[in-house]
Amino acid sequence: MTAGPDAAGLICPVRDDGAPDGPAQRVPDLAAAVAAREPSGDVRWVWRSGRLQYPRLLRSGVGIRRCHDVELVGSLLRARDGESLPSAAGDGTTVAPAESGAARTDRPMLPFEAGDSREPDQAAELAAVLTAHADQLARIRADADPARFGLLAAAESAGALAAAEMSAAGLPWRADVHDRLLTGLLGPRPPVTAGPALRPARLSELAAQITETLGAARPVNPDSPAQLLRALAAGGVRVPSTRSAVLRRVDHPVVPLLLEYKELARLHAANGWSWLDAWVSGGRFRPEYVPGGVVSGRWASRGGGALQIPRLLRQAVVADPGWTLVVADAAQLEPRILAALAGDRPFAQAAAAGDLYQAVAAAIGADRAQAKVALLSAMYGGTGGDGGQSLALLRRRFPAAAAFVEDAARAGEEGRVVRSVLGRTCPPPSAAWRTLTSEPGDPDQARDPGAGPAARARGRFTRNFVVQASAADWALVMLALLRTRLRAAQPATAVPSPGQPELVFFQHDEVIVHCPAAAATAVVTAVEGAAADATRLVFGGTDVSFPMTTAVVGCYADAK
DNA sequence: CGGAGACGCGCG
DNA sequence: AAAGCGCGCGTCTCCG
Repeated sequence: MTAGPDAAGLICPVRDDGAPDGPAQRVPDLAAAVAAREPSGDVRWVWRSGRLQYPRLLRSGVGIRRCHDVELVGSLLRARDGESLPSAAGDGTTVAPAESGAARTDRPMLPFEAGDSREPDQAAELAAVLTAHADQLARIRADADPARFGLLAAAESAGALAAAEMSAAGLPWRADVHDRLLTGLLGPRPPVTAGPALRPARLSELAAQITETLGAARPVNPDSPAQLLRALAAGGVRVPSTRSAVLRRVDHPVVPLLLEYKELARLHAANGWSWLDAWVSGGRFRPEYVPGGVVSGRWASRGGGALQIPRLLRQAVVADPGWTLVVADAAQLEPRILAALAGDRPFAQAAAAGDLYQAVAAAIGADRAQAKVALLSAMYGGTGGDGGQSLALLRRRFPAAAAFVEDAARAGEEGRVVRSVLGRTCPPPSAAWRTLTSEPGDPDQARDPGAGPAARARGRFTRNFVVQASAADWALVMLALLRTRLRAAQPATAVPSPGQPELVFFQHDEVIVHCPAAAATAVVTAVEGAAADATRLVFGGTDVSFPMTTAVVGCYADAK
């Protein structure tokens, strides 16, 4: 389907191989046409971008069950096939664009991205979507593991639907609770002025005490790291930076004042009253999610910092009267993912049930905290300090798991790409990285001193990528399956369906469903079913279990 | 004046 | 205790 500037649109039936199955049809009311077709049979809508196109359907009260998102799937395929991305993240350097036909078929659609007011040529857009879709289906079929890559494409597309639906639903947010919290910690809200926000009373008080304690002649602005660093040095406190972690190790009366200031200033700047004004309305926080926004497949968000809500503010997330929140997170997801990925039998045994860190601790003869640190070091490439010894034990007891991440690290250091379990591919190294790490042609010439650190940095990235991206695969499949389970009992198109459970939040390995209190048990069952199905689809017959920790609560803060 | 980058810190 | 990975975003600061 394609949408025009008004309510009208174009629809064309498509066969399983992507070929048109009849002429395109102009419909005067696209939402109505979608709503009419959705209940009849197993419809999968093909469109350019759910992120851009679905919100409008939702505003018309129409939801869909399945889609193929040409932009998201195109991005997966381009990464797989080593083609440059149109808007590469990071340093902007990409490999040379591959001059394949597939890349060109994507190009005609770009003008519609501009969102300009010209009447778009809908027929041309529809043709471009059809061509790109058929091409993508062929490329998925040609994958070394078409079932897994097809699952990834389906989950990525479904994720875009879930994201738009969650934005539309919003996370229940009690502005009054949030405001009381701010007032209690910072003092009353300062008057709103045209200029920069005024400092609340408690922050002014702390700033004055900091200036006084340091014996500074002029007021110190703790928001300025440079100024603060100078004032600390003048007061006899020599630190490399003004980070909280650094300050915490210093014994000086100014430290507790600074730590409190930093914490409160952060709350005020990031999630204070102006955040409340900008992002919360009608009792809901409505962030915009960006599916596929992170190279690992995790979602990003735009505006409102949806994926960085401080734990303190979970108090403001309260279910509506008579409703409840089902908060579910995948316990110790990443180490379990590693266990399943590596097919490490002893490690899989440790991850078969219960507390993975405790089981690993028993296996290597360490305590739980040491086991956790050692595992995180293995996945992130940390050198470990104290964890070094536990890390060595880990290698001995779980050689397959250790080899798996070390192979990934070596691939990264050598400039190769790595893939997630479902086939999401990490970006290739930048041209700058290749130049930096290449061996000089002249053997007498010294290698760039930055070459080693750069290679190791990329090794840490690829080492982590295989785990983080595979965890994102699993979580995305779980989310898509949960969405389907929650919708199964509902009318096919009414969105929102009054009185029905709604997904309202997704944060990497955690979901929140807002539902009538009476539905909570069924939702918990749906969550567990979705996790079990995701495990089977993504990993087949693994021994590793992926337990969900679920809490049925009135307030998010009570979930853990 | 706006843009870019460093810094710092919230989340997983 | 922090680090090793991935992000978004606010403030400060410098630069053109």
